Amino acid sequence: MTGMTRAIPPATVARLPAYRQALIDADAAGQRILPSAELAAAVGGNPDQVRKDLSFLATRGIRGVGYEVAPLVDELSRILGLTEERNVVLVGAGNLGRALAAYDGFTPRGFRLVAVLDVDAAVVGSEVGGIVVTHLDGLAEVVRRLEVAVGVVAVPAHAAQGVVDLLVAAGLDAVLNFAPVHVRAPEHVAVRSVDLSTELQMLSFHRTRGSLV
Amino acid sequence: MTGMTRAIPPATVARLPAYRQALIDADAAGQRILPSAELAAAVGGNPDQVRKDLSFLATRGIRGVGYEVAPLVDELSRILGLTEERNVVLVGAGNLGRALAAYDGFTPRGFRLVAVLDVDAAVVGSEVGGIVVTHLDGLAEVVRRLEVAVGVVAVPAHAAQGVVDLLVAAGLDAVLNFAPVHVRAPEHVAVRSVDLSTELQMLSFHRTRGSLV
DNA sequence: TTCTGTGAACAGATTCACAGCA
DNA sequence: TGCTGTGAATCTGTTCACAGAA
Repeated sequence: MTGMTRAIPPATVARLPAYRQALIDADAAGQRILPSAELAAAVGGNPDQVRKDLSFLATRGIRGVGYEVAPLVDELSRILGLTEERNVVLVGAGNLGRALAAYDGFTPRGFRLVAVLDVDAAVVGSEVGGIVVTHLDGLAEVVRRLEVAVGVVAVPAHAAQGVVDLLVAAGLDAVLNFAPVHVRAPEHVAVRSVDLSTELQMLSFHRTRGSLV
Repeated sequence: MTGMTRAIPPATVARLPAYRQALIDADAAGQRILPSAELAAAVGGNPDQVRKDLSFLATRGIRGVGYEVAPLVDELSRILGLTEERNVVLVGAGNLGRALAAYDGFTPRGFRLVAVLDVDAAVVGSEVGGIVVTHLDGLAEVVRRLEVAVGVVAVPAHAAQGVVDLLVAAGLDAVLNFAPVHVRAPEHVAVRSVDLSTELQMLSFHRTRGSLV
Protein backbone atom coordinates (compact mmCIF):
# COMPACT_ATOMS: atom_id res chain seq x y z
CA MET A 1 0.00 0.00 0.00
CA THR A 2 2.34 2.69 -1.19
CA GLY A 3 0.17 5.76 -1.42
CA MET A 4 1.13 8.55 -3.77
CA THR A 5 3.42 11.01 -2.05
CA ARG A 6 4.00 14.54 -3.27
CA ALA A 7 7.61 15.62 -3.65
CA ILE A 8 8.98 16.17 -0.15
CA PRO A 9 10.49 19.65 0.41
CA PRO A 10 14.13 19.71 1.58
CA ALA A 11 13.23 21.46 4.83
CA THR A 12 10.89 18.60 5.62
CA VAL A 13 13.42 15.93 4.68
CA ALA A 14 15.86 17.48 7.12
CA ARG A 15 13.39 16.85 9.94
CA LEU A 16 12.36 13.30 9.04
CA PRO A 17 15.29 11.59 10.78
CA ALA A 18 14.39 13.36 14.04
CA TYR A 19 10.74 12.33 13.73
CA ARG A 20 11.78 8.76 13.08
CA GLN A 21 14.05 8.68 16.11
CA ALA A 22 11.42 10.25 18.36
CA LEU A 23 8.87 7.71 17.17
CA ILE A 24 11.27 4.86 17.84
CA ASP A 25 11.90 6.21 21.33
CA ALA A 26 8.16 6.54 21.93
CA ASP A 27 7.65 3.00 20.73
CA ALA A 28 10.31 1.75 23.11
CA ALA A 29 8.43 3.56 25.88
CA GLY A 30 5.27 1.68 24.96
CA GLN A 31 3.49 4.49 23.10
CA ARG A 32 1.60 3.02 20.17
CA ILE A 33 -0.02 6.27 19.11
CA LEU A 34 1.49 9.74 19.28
CA PRO A 35 -0.27 13.06 18.63
CA SER A 36 1.56 15.76 16.66
CA ALA A 37 1.96 17.88 19.79
CA GLU A 38 4.02 15.19 21.51
CA LEU A 39 6.09 14.52 18.44
CA ALA A 40 6.71 18.25 18.16
CA ALA A 41 7.80 18.44 21.78
CA ALA A 42 10.27 15.59 21.25
CA VAL A 43 12.00 17.23 18.32
CA GLY A 44 11.67 20.85 19.42
CA GLY A 45 9.25 21.89 16.71
CA ASN A 46 5.64 22.92 16.70
CA PRO A 47 2.59 20.74 16.03
CA ASP A 48 1.49 22.64 12.91
CA GLN A 49 4.80 22.00 11.32
CA VAL A 50 4.80 18.33 12.27
CA ARG A 51 1.39 17.84 10.68
CA LYS A 52 2.39 19.74 7.55
CA ASP A 53 5.55 17.65 7.26
CA LEU A 54 3.73 14.37 7.76
CA SER A 55 1.11 15.41 5.21
CA PHE A 56 3.74 14.77 2.54
CA LEU A 57 3.83 11.11 3.53
CA ALA A 58 1.36 8.39 2.66
CA THR A 59 0.67 7.42 6.27
CA ARG A 60 -2.31 9.32 7.66
CA GLY A 61 -2.98 10.15 11.29
CA ILE A 62 -6.17 9.33 13.13
CA ARG A 63 -8.26 12.45 13.69
CA GLY A 64 -8.86 13.18 17.32
CA VAL A 65 -6.17 10.69 18.31
CA GLY A 66 -2.76 10.97 16.70
CA TYR A 67 -0.37 8.99 14.53
CA GLU A 68 0.15 5.25 14.78
CA VAL A 69 3.79 4.86 15.63
CA ALA A 70 4.70 1.58 13.92
CA PRO A 71 3.48 2.26 10.38
CA LEU A 72 4.90 5.76 10.49
CA VAL A 73 8.34 4.49 11.49
CA ASP A 74 8.10 1.97 8.67
CA GLU A 75 7.30 4.58 6.08
CA LEU A 76 10.00 6.94 7.31
CA SER A 77 12.53 4.10 7.24
CA ARG A 78 11.53 3.31 3.70
CA ILE A 79 11.72 6.92 2.55
CA LEU A 80 15.09 7.43 4.22
CA GLY A 81 16.44 4.25 2.68
CA LEU A 82 17.01 2.55 6.02
CA THR A 83 15.26 -0.72 5.29
CA GLU A 84 18.60 -2.37 4.76
CA GLU A 85 22.10 -1.61 6.00
CA ARG A 86 24.06 0.86 3.97
CA ASN A 87 27.79 0.46 3.74
CA VAL A 88 30.00 3.43 4.44
CA VAL A 89 33.61 3.99 3.47
CA LEU A 90 35.76 6.47 5.37
CA VAL A 91 38.71 8.25 3.77
CA GLY A 92 41.22 9.76 6.16
CA ALA A 93 42.55 8.03 9.26
CA GLY A 94 43.93 11.08 11.02
CA ASN A 95 42.56 12.34 14.31
CA LEU A 96 39.09 13.07 13.05
CA GLY A 97 38.87 9.98 10.86
CA ARG A 98 39.94 7.68 13.67
CA ALA A 99 37.43 9.36 15.90
CA LEU A 100 34.61 8.84 13.47
CA ALA A 101 35.59 5.22 13.01
CA ALA A 102 35.66 4.59 16.75
CA TYR A 103 32.51 6.58 17.42
CA ASP A 104 29.52 4.34 17.02
CA GLY A 105 27.34 7.09 15.65
CA PHE A 106 27.25 5.40 12.27
CA THR A 107 26.32 1.97 13.39
CA PRO A 108 23.18 2.41 15.47
CA ARG A 109 20.91 3.41 12.64
CA GLY A 110 21.45 1.38 9.52
CA PHE A 111 24.90 2.51 8.49
CA ARG A 112 27.90 0.21 8.67
CA LEU A 113 31.46 1.34 8.31
CA VAL A 114 33.12 -1.27 6.11
CA ALA A 115 36.44 0.30 5.12
CA VAL A 116 38.89 3.00 6.16
CA LEU A 117 41.44 4.30 3.66
CA ASP A 118 44.36 6.69 3.78
CA VAL A 119 47.47 7.55 1.78
CA ASP A 120 49.82 7.82 4.74
CA ALA A 121 52.07 4.75 4.98
CA ALA A 122 52.28 5.36 8.72
CA VAL A 123 48.61 4.54 9.26
CA VAL A 124 47.95 2.06 6.45
CA GLY A 125 47.90 -1.36 8.05
CA SER A 126 46.97 -0.06 11.50
CA GLU A 127 43.62 -0.94 12.98
CA VAL A 128 40.93 1.55 13.88
CA GLY A 129 37.49 0.71 15.17
CA GLY A 130 38.10 -2.95 14.31
CA ILE A 131 38.94 -2.15 10.69
CA VAL A 132 42.36 -2.34 9.09
CA VAL A 133 43.26 0.85 7.24
CA THR A 134 44.04 0.21 3.58
CA HIS A 135 45.62 2.40 0.95
CA LEU A 136 43.50 4.88 -0.94
CA ASP A 137 44.63 3.31 -4.20
CA GLY A 138 42.23 0.46 -3.57
CA LEU A 139 39.19 2.73 -3.32
CA ALA A 140 37.40 1.80 -6.53
CA GLU A 141 37.82 -1.90 -5.83
CA VAL A 142 36.59 -1.55 -2.24
CA VAL A 143 33.54 0.45 -3.29
CA ARG A 144 32.60 -2.16 -5.86
CA ARG A 145 33.32 -5.26 -3.82
CA LEU A 146 31.69 -4.05 -0.58
CA GLU A 147 28.79 -2.29 -2.29
CA VAL A 148 29.49 0.98 -0.59
CA ALA A 149 26.69 3.56 -0.62
CA VAL A 150 28.23 6.56 1.13
CA GLY A 151 31.71 8.03 1.28
CA VAL A 152 32.88 10.03 4.29
CA VAL A 153 35.71 12.50 3.81
CA ALA A 154 37.89 13.24 6.85
CA VAL A 155 41.07 14.51 5.27
CA PRO A 156 42.76 17.94 5.46
CA ALA A 157 41.09 20.75 3.54
CA HIS A 158 43.67 20.80 0.75
CA ALA A 159 43.12 17.10 0.00
CA ALA A 160 39.32 17.05 0.18
CA GLN A 161 38.47 17.90 -3.43
CA GLY A 162 40.80 15.21 -4.73
CA VAL A 163 39.22 12.60 -2.50
CA VAL A 164 35.72 13.61 -3.54
CA ASP A 165 36.76 13.29 -7.17
CA LEU A 166 38.02 9.77 -6.45
CA LEU A 167 34.83 8.82 -4.65
CA VAL A 168 32.76 10.07 -7.56
CA ALA A 169 35.00 8.25 -10.04
CA ALA A 170 34.49 5.09 -7.99
CA GLY A 171 30.78 5.45 -8.62
CA LEU A 172 29.52 6.84 -5.30
CA ASP A 173 26.68 9.34 -5.39
CA ALA A 174 26.58 10.34 -1.71
CA VAL A 175 29.39 12.10 0.15
CA LEU A 176 29.64 13.42 3.68
CA ASN A 177 32.44 15.95 3.92
CA PHE A 178 34.09 16.96 7.20
CA ALA A 179 36.85 19.02 5.64
CA PRO A 180 36.32 22.76 6.10
CA VAL A 181 36.14 23.58 2.40
CA HIS A 182 33.47 23.62 -0.26
CA VAL A 183 33.85 20.63 -2.54
CA ARG A 184 32.46 20.36 -6.05
CA ALA A 185 30.74 17.29 -7.41
CA PRO A 186 28.56 16.45 -10.41
CA GLU A 187 24.85 17.17 -10.30
CA HIS A 188 23.78 13.63 -9.50
CA VAL A 189 26.04 13.35 -6.44
CA ALA A 190 24.65 14.44 -3.08
CA VAL A 191 27.19 16.21 -0.93
CA ARG A 192 26.69 17.35 2.63
CA SER A 193 29.32 19.15 4.64
CA VAL A 194 29.79 19.30 8.38
CA ASP A 195 32.15 21.99 9.56
CA LEU A 196 32.88 22.34 13.26
CA SER A 197 34.51 25.67 12.82
CA THR A 198 31.47 27.13 11.07
CA GLU A 199 29.22 25.92 13.86
CA LEU A 200 31.43 27.49 16.50
CA GLN A 201 31.57 30.74 14.57
CA MET A 202 27.79 30.89 14.31
CA LEU A 203 27.59 30.45 18.06
CA SER A 204 30.22 33.09 18.51
CA PHE A 205 28.20 35.47 16.33
CA HIS A 206 25.30 35.07 18.71
CA ARG A 207 27.30 36.77 21.44
CA THR A 208 28.23 39.78 19.38
CA ARG A 209 24.68 40.43 18.22
CA GLY A 210 23.47 43.89 19.04
CA SER A 211 26.82 44.93 20.42
CA LEU A 212 28.89 45.37 17.30
CA VAL A 213 31.68 47.60 18.52
CA MET B 1 34.89 53.40 11.35
CA THR B 2 32.05 51.12 12.36
CA GLY B 3 29.35 51.77 9.82
CA MET B 4 25.75 51.07 10.62
CA THR B 5 24.81 47.54 9.72
CA ARG B 6 21.26 46.30 9.29
CA ALA B 7 20.30 43.17 11.20
CA ILE B 8 21.95 40.23 9.47
CA PRO B 9 19.55 37.43 8.45
CA PRO B 10 20.34 33.96 9.82
CA ALA B 11 20.80 32.49 6.36
CA THR B 12 23.48 35.09 5.70
CA VAL B 13 25.20 34.53 9.05
CA ALA B 14 25.50 30.85 8.19
CA ARG B 15 27.57 31.77 5.14
CA LEU B 16 29.83 34.37 6.71
CA PRO B 17 32.39 31.87 8.08
CA ALA B 18 32.83 30.41 4.59
CA TYR B 19 33.31 33.86 3.06
CA ARG B 20 35.86 34.70 5.72
CA GLN B 21 37.82 31.53 5.11
CA ALA B 22 37.75 31.97 1.34
CA LEU B 23 38.99 35.54 1.73
CA ILE B 24 41.80 34.42 4.04
CA ASP B 25 42.80 31.78 1.48
CA ALA B 26 42.70 34.37 -1.30
CA ASP B 27 44.83 36.70 0.79
CA ALA B 28 47.38 33.94 1.35
CA ALA B 29 47.45 33.48 -2.41
CA GLY B 30 48.28 37.13 -2.85
CA GLN B 31 44.82 38.34 -3.94
CA ARG B 32 44.19 41.76 -2.47
CA ILE B 33 40.87 42.30 -4.22
CA LEU B 34 38.24 39.69 -5.00
CA PRO B 35 35.10 40.11 -7.12
CA SER B 36 31.86 38.53 -5.94
CA ALA B 37 32.02 35.93 -8.71
CA GLU B 38 35.29 34.53 -7.41
CA LEU B 39 34.11 34.56 -3.83
CA ALA B 40 30.97 32.76 -4.95
CA ALA B 41 33.02 30.13 -6.77
CA ALA B 42 35.11 29.51 -3.67
CA VAL B 43 32.15 28.86 -1.41
CA GLY B 44 29.87 27.22 -3.97
CA GLY B 45 27.30 29.99 -4.10
CA ASN B 46 26.30 32.51 -6.73
CA PRO B 47 27.52 36.10 -7.14
CA ASP B 48 24.09 37.68 -6.57
CA GLN B 49 23.83 36.01 -3.22
CA VAL B 50 27.35 36.99 -2.22
CA ARG B 51 26.64 40.63 -3.00
CA LYS B 52 23.34 40.55 -1.17
CA ASP B 53 25.00 38.95 1.85
CA LEU B 54 27.85 41.44 1.90
CA SER B 55 25.38 44.32 1.56
CA PHE B 56 24.45 43.71 5.20
CA LEU B 57 27.99 44.59 6.23
CA ALA B 58 29.56 48.00 6.54
CA THR B 59 32.43 47.24 4.16
CA ARG B 60 31.56 48.24 0.59
CA GLY B 61 33.01 46.79 -2.58
CA ILE B 62 34.60 48.80 -5.36
CA ARG B 63 32.31 49.00 -8.38
CA GLY B 64 33.81 47.50 -11.46
CA VAL B 65 36.55 45.87 -9.39
CA GLY B 66 35.53 43.79 -6.39
CA TYR B 67 35.98 43.65 -2.64
CA GLU B 68 39.16 44.56 -0.81
CA VAL B 69 40.14 41.40 0.99
CA ALA B 70 41.83 42.72 4.14
CA PRO B 71 39.12 45.08 5.46
CA LEU B 72 36.44 42.55 4.66
CA VAL B 73 38.22 39.83 6.64
CA ASP B 74 38.57 42.29 9.50
CA GLU B 75 34.91 43.12 9.56
CA LEU B 76 33.86 39.48 9.30
CA SER B 77 36.20 38.59 12.14
CA ARG B 78 34.71 41.34 14.25
CA ILE B 79 31.13 40.32 13.49
CA LEU B 80 31.85 36.67 14.18
CA GLY B 81 33.54 37.52 17.44
CA LEU B 82 36.91 36.17 16.35
CA THR B 83 39.05 39.14 17.28
CA GLU B 84 40.20 37.39 20.40
CA GLU B 85 40.45 33.72 21.33
CA ARG B 86 37.34 32.13 22.70
CA ASN B 87 37.68 29.40 25.26
CA VAL B 88 35.82 26.17 24.78
CA VAL B 89 34.94 23.50 27.32
CA LEU B 90 34.18 19.95 26.22
CA VAL B 91 31.95 17.65 28.21
CA GLY B 92 32.30 13.94 27.44
CA ALA B 93 35.60 12.14 26.99
CA GLY B 94 34.28 9.04 25.25
CA ASN B 95 35.16 8.15 21.69
CA LEU B 96 33.67 11.23 20.12
CA GLY B 97 34.82 13.59 22.85
CA ARG B 98 38.39 12.35 22.69
CA ALA B 99 38.27 12.69 18.96
CA LEU B 100 37.09 16.27 19.11
CA ALA B 101 39.77 17.08 21.66
CA ALA B 102 42.51 15.56 19.52
CA TYR B 103 41.18 17.01 16.30
CA ASP B 104 42.59 20.45 15.82
CA GLY B 105 39.47 21.75 14.13
CA PHE B 106 38.81 24.03 17.07
CA THR B 107 42.18 25.59 17.34
CA PRO B 108 42.91 26.99 13.91
CA ARG B 109 40.31 29.68 13.96
CA GLY B 110 40.12 31.47 17.25
CA PHE B 111 38.75 28.76 19.48
CA ARG B 112 40.83 27.15 22.20
CA LEU B 113 39.87 24.02 24.06
CA VAL B 114 40.72 24.71 27.69
CA ALA B 115 39.02 21.91 29.61
CA VAL B 116 37.59 18.43 29.15
CA LEU B 117 35.19 17.03 31.71
CA ASP B 118 33.48 13.71 32.29
CA VAL B 119 31.73 11.80 35.06
CA ASP B 120 33.40 8.47 34.41
CA ALA B 121 36.09 7.73 37.00
CA ALA B 122 37.86 5.62 34.38
CA VAL B 123 38.67 8.64 32.21
CA VAL B 124 38.95 11.41 34.80
CA GLY B 125 42.65 12.03 35.27
CA SER B 126 43.62 10.71 31.87
CA GLU B 127 45.03 13.05 29.28
CA VAL B 128 43.46 13.83 25.95
CA GLY B 129 44.74 16.33 23.41
CA GLY B 130 47.18 17.64 26.01
CA ILE B 131 44.43 18.32 28.54
CA VAL B 132 43.78 16.38 31.74
CA VAL B 133 40.17 15.27 32.03
CA THR B 134 38.53 16.57 35.19
CA HIS B 135 35.27 15.65 36.87
CA LEU B 136 32.06 17.26 35.71
CA ASP B 137 31.43 18.45 39.27
CA GLY B 138 33.98 21.18 38.72
CA LEU B 139 32.17 22.62 35.70
CA ALA B 140 30.91 25.89 37.19
CA GLU B 141 34.30 26.66 38.67
CA VAL B 142 36.11 25.86 35.40
CA VAL B 143 33.74 28.02 33.37
CA ARG B 144 34.28 30.96 35.69
CA ARG B 145 38.00 30.64 36.19
CA LEU B 146 38.89 30.01 32.54
CA GLU B 147 36.33 32.44 31.13
CA VAL B 148 34.76 29.82 28.92
CA ALA B 149 32.55 31.08 26.08
CA VAL B 150 31.26 27.91 24.48
CA GLY B 151 30.32 24.46 25.79
CA VAL B 152 30.57 21.39 23.58
CA VAL B 153 28.43 18.37 24.45
CA ALA B 154 29.76 14.96 23.40
CA VAL B 155 27.95 12.63 25.78
CA PRO B 156 25.40 9.87 25.09
CA ALA B 157 21.91 11.01 24.08
CA HIS B 158 20.34 10.19 27.43
CA ALA B 159 22.81 12.40 29.29
CA ALA B 160 22.80 15.37 26.93
CA GLN B 161 19.93 17.37 28.40
CA GLY B 162 21.40 17.15 31.89
CA VAL B 163 24.75 18.39 30.67
CA VAL B 164 23.16 21.27 28.80
CA ASP B 165 21.31 22.25 31.97
CA LEU B 166 24.60 22.25 33.85
CA LEU B 167 26.30 24.37 31.19
CA VAL B 168 23.46 26.88 31.31
CA ALA B 169 23.54 26.91 35.11
CA ALA B 170 27.27 27.60 34.90
CA GLY B 171 26.44 30.73 32.93
CA LEU B 172 27.24 29.68 29.36
CA ASP B 173 25.08 31.03 26.58
CA ALA B 174 26.45 29.05 23.64
CA VAL B 175 26.27 25.27 23.28
CA LEU B 176 27.34 22.95 20.49
CA ASN B 177 25.58 19.60 20.85
CA PHE B 178 26.81 16.40 19.22
CA ALA B 179 24.35 14.11 20.96
CA PRO B 180 21.62 12.87 18.62
CA VAL B 181 18.74 14.38 20.57
CA HIS B 182 16.97 17.70 20.72
CA VAL B 183 18.04 19.61 23.82
CA ARG B 184 16.10 22.44 25.44
CA ALA B 185 17.67 25.62 26.70
CA PRO B 186 16.46 29.08 27.76
CA GLU B 187 15.78 31.73 25.15
CA HIS B 188 19.05 33.59 25.63
CA VAL B 189 21.18 30.49 25.06
CA ALA B 190 22.27 29.65 21.51
CA VAL B 191 22.24 25.93 20.81
CA ARG B 192 23.43 24.27 17.65
CA SER B 193 23.30 20.55 17.05
CA VAL B 194 25.43 18.42 14.79
CA ASP B 195 24.09 14.94 14.20
CA LEU B 196 26.05 12.53 12.04
CA SER B 197 23.18 10.13 11.78
CA THR B 198 20.84 12.81 10.46
CA GLU B 199 23.37 13.82 7.83
CA LEU B 200 23.79 10.24 6.67
CA GLN B 201 20.05 9.75 6.52
CA MET B 202 19.60 12.85 4.40
CA LEU B 203 22.18 11.48 2.00
CA SER B 204 20.45 8.14 2.05
CA PHE B 205 17.16 9.84 1.20
CA HIS B 206 18.76 11.25 -1.91
CA ARG B 207 19.12 7.73 -3.29
CA THR B 208 15.52 6.78 -2.78
CA ARG B 209 14.18 9.91 -4.45
CA GLY B 210 11.91 9.21 -7.34
CA SER B 211 12.00 5.48 -6.73
CA LEU B 212 9.83 5.12 -3.65
CA VAL B 213 8.85 1.47 -3.84
C1' DT C 1 -14.84 17.09 21.59
C1' DT C 2 -10.05 16.36 20.03
C1' DC C 3 -6.69 16.29 16.86
C1' DT C 4 -5.69 15.73 11.81
C1' DG C 5 -5.26 17.70 7.12
C1' DT C 6 -4.82 21.53 4.30
C1' DG C 7 -5.79 25.89 1.87
C1' DA C 8 -4.66 30.71 2.82
C1' DA C 9 -1.92 34.23 4.83
C1' DC C 10 2.43 35.47 6.07
C1' DA C 11 7.49 35.65 6.52
C1' DG C 12 11.95 34.75 4.96
C1' DA C 13 15.33 33.69 1.42
C1' DT C 14 16.84 33.66 -3.30
C1' DT C 15 17.05 35.32 -7.81
C1' DC C 16 16.32 38.88 -11.15
C1' DA C 17 17.08 43.19 -13.27
C1' DC C 18 19.03 47.28 -13.60
C1' DA C 19 20.73 51.84 -11.94
C1' DG C 20 25.11 53.90 -10.66
C1' DC C 21 29.85 54.43 -9.76
C1' DA C 22 34.95 53.38 -10.57
C1' DT D 1 32.79 48.68 -19.64
C1' DG D 2 32.62 45.77 -15.42
C1' DC D 3 31.10 44.88 -11.18
C1' DT D 4 28.65 46.58 -7.05
C1' DG D 5 24.32 47.62 -4.53
C1' DT D 6 19.63 47.10 -4.06
C1' DG D 7 14.66 47.31 -4.87
C1' DA D 8 11.24 44.12 -7.08
C1' DA D 9 9.72 39.65 -8.24
C1' DT D 10 9.77 35.00 -7.25
C1' DC D 11 10.19 31.05 -4.68
C1' DT D 12 10.33 28.39 -0.36
C1' DG D 13 9.09 27.63 4.20
C1' DT D 14 6.26 28.61 8.34
C1' DT D 15 2.24 29.79 10.76
C1' DC D 16 -2.65 30.48 10.92
C1' DA D 17 -7.33 29.13 10.83
C1' DC D 18 -10.75 26.12 10.25
C1' DA D 19 -13.34 22.22 8.07
C1' DG D 20 -13.96 17.39 8.92
C1' DA D 21 -13.24 12.61 10.52
C1' DA D 22 -12.94 9.49 14.66
